[in-house]
Amino acid sequence: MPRPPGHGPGFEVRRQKIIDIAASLFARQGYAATSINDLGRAVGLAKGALYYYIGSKEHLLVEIQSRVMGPLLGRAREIAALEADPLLRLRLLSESLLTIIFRRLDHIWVYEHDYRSLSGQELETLLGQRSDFEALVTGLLTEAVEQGSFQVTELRLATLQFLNLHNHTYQWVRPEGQWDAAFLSGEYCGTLFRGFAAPAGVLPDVEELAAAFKRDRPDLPLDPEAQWEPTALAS
Amino acid sequence: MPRPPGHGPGFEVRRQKIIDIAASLFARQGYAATSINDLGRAVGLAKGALYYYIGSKEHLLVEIQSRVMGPLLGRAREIAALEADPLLRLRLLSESLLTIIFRRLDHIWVYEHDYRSLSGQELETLLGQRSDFEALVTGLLTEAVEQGSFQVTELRLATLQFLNLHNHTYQWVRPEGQWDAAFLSGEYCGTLFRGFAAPAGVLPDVEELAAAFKRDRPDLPLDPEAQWEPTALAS
Amino acid sequence: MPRPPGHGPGFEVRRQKIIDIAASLFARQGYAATSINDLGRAVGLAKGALYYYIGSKEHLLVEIQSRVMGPLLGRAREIAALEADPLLRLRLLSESLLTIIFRRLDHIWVYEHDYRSLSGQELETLLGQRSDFEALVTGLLTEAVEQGSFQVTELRLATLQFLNLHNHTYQWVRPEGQWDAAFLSGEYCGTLFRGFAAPAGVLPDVEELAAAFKRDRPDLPLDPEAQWEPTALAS
Amino acid sequence: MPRPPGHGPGFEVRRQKIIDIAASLFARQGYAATSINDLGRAVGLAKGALYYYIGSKEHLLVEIQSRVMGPLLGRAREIAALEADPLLRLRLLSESLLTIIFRRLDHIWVYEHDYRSLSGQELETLLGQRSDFEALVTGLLTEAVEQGSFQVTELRLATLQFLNLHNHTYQWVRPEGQWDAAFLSGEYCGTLFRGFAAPAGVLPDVEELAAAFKRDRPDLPLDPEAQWEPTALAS
DNA sequence: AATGAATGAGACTTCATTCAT
DNA sequence: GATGAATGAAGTCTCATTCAT
Repeated sequence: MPRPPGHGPGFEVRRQKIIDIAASLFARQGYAATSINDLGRAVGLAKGALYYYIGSKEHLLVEIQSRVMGPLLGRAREIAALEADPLLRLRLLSESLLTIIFRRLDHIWVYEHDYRSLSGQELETLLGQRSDFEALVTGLLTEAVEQGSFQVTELRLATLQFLNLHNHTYQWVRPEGQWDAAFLSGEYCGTLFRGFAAPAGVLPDVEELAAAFKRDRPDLPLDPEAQWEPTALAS
Repeated sequence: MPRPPGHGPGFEVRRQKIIDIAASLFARQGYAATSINDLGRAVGLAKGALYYYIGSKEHLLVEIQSRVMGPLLGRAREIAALEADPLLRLRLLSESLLTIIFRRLDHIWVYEHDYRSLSGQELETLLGQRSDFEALVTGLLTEAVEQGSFQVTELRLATLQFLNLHNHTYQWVRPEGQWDAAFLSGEYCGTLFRGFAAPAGVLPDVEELAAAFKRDRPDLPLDPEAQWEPTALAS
Repeated sequence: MPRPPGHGPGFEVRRQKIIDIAASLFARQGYAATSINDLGRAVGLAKGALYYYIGSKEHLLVEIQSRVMGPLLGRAREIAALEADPLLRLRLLSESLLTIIFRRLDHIWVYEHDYRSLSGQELETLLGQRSDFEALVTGLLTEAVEQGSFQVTELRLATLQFLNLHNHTYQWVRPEGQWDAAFLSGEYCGTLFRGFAAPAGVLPDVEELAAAFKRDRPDLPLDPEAQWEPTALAS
Repeated sequence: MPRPPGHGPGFEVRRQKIIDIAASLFARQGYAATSINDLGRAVGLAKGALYYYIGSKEHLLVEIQSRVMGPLLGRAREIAALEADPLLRLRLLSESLLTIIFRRLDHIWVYEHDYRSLSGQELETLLGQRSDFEALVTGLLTEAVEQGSFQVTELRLATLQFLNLHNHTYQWVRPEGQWDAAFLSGEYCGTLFRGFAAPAGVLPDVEELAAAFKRDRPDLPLDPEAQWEPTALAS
């Protein structure tokens, strides 16, 4: 979305500031619930002037999304391309991801919640980037399996576990809290790597216990919506 | 929210069907982006008749949320109260949670994405329920630590890892896919339980490698937004 | 608005009760702000049944209006036709009017506030009745002037004073209060009759004082919206 | 209800014009029966632009009410505070009240008919102003009684008579008619002041005649809804 | 006699966007 | 660069009325 030529030197600076504020508002109230008026008030600019900078409301969304995905994907590619133990590269990639979640928490909120407000073309680009990032993770996990560090059978599922653990963090993390991105990355990778390593005999066999439970206690189904003890209801 | 007295026998049936459809639309397009007209078209009912059943748009949201949280919390409390190994109970609770995610995927979408659209009282109730569920998980993890099964230092963080792993599943899971709730639960708990058990020496010391990397490669900062090699930019 | 033949014996009784309740609701909340649902709830009948009795919402208004105007006009004509001192007849007519205001306070509220909601034909009937009532008052005042009891110059204005004094009563009167219709009628007629009798020299000449005031105090105009002391604003 | 900062010079002018037109429409059709669309058509502005000026429909009502009550109460207080015969002050206050009724007839219609449509806070303010105005009248009447000009026993009732006589005027007055506010004020005050002066023996004793009538003519009850000659109805 | 269900017009209000100045 | 004013579509919700049962 090229701007007409002949912008003053402050144009881009101010534009970035507006996107910052928009991200913060969208994160707090949601994209749909934030009006251009709200944004104008927060920026200190009338509606007309706002449009001079932003083009359209949806365009703001695009900018916010790419602010996150652009740098992240760039750095992730660099990390994945390093010549190093895949476990280290996963660990670095994890910290990279968490770092941007910490730094751009409001962007991530918008990214996660309102990407469906995007139109066809923009949405495709975004989904492509997501998919590229996933592929990087899968690649590293594959290398780890091949070198014997991990013993996972379903690579796709391992990837998803990695992503679940990291991507849901934005829901509760507080950047000024007690934990920083490096610490969290260490913890997450610790859990995942030990979990994926799967040395025999570490656990009592929970799976067997679970199977037994389901067999022996039909009165307490795991499905939260199932009826309890249907026999008691028979007349 | 009781309806005025005197409703025909089909009322509740149809009402439930409308909520079903609403959940599906909200999940696909988002709560804010779905209009009552959309819903009417999907249900095959004029606007007026819709309101006869639903009361208000926000009330639909409440119903959808409580359809998920009510049964889940009820079953989770039963499971947590069982006399059994805390690991087993965690495993059962995990499957219970995943079961409802599979069954009510669209409800979960709405639940995760649009709870911010709730008004004060309803929002408080919902957040209270979330918090109750978290407390159950923390309790079980505590028991597991006390009996020596886990060696986690930060219980709060362990809880959050459990929740991250499960709760983000709705983002990609497909109920009719190759994996079911029981399998996923086994995998998740496998990873987590082995990860939390933390037997010494399982991993090469990734943390040390990471620390070394950060020291030796300042040209490749983990922060995706950091500038590369700033010296090269100096004029 | 004839009802279809073949109504049970209770029909008219119930119909009257519904109109009673409607009048009470309309008076309290206003005609436009009272829904048929409200009425149904107050009556204890579903909407469908309500329409069986009332025909339409506007028809309720007509019934309420005619309940007031019919009897009042009838009685007023009888009183005006009596062979008696016109002052006595005015006094009796006054009490008659106040009696119905006390008894049917809610009907009067509706009558005074919502007659504009009537359609053409009904509205004309109503205005005709109002005008008939006014003519009776004017007639009696004329007789009083002719027999020398009153010394009013503008008969029309005397009529309007009579009506103002009585008709505005509904705005503040409370039927269960300390005053009843007979007492109020005595007071009103006392004031009016003494006022209309106009014996010379009863008052200091207030009109002269008022004229002097207007002349001498241009800085305090009686018009509430006029500017104060315009000279002070001159530059 | 301050508008966001930065309105052009024409804003307030146009806003006042819109309120003028709204008052005229509300007076003619009633507040509830006048839609924002109606207003837009009358003003020559689309709905959206209307809201740019008015804030809300109810806010229009508030503005209309305060346009009347603000100036009136201000001027009334000044008049009541004058050092002058209380009869003169009553006469001036009367003319002041009638002047605004003449000038702002449509505002008065709205004021008298639709104040019930106001919400809690605004309604309280309005009722408070009404009550303040009444208190001024009562105060002047009290002074008149104390100096021997009036012989009323019920001050509250005298106040209400004053208000009835004046406030109901809006129902029939036509500003461009033969009478102006000053004339009407003279007539009203003439009637009231002579009526309240109550010199003995001015009237034949109408009250005695009325009592006799009620005693002697049970067949012609003053209650318009009473049955005639109930004996004839006995079976 | 009565009901629950359905309709569709219309109510108030918000909002992204445009444009003359 | 910036503003205030204007638009018109669309949103949520209410309501008088009808009708099959």
